[in-house]
Amino acid sequence: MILEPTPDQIIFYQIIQTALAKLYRAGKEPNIKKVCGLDVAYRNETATAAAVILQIGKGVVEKSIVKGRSQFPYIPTLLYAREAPLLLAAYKNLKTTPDLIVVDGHGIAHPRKAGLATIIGILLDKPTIGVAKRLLVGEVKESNKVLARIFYKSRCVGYRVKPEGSKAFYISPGYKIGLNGVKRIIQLLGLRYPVVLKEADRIARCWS
DNA sequence: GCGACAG
DNA sequence: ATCTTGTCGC
Ligand SMILES: [Mg+2]
Repeated sequence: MILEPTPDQIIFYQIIQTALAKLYRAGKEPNIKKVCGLDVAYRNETATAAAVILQIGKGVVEKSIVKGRSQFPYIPTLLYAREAPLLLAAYKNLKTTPDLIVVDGHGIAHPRKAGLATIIGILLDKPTIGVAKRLLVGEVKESNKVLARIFYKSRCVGYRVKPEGSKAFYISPGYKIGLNGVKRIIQLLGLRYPVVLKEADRIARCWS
């Protein structure tokens, strides 16, 4: 059984998160040749994490799967406490070093500016972006556009991409990537939901 | 206090 | 996230 964290534990995780948020840096635009996708699937008490490496113009070149037990429940804003440990384990099993890590979840588009993607990036000291299917906080401005900005507390924290005829998704900087970097990566993806995340999702679910 | 709320 | 069959539409 996964026991609910006590109020004290919740506060503890929030403090860690706020402290890590101060370490965020935009960094400089990386040359992206290899990208890593990170996702987790669940089946009862068992969690399955997948780390997939995609080489641009070549396809999947490596994958890592790690299984474990859910140690923490899903609590909005504290997703990192639930998923970061297993995702980090899966990533560290890889022999390939990617130029960018794409995480299923938000980056700085978070109440404490440190979503799962940001924390993964800081702990690995690697460039990351967060890609989510729904918004956690903030509002989309100029939602008529395919590429629209997300604002939270009067600050732009990322973009909503809405391809013609497809479902929208949300991208925010994780770590060592700024808003301009994210914008450039979105173009590099052809304004499409990242293939590397679809792969990570498919593989995690397949092994769960 | 009420409602919202990534995966 | 997951539980789940058929069904609507391009
Ligand atoms: Mg996922």
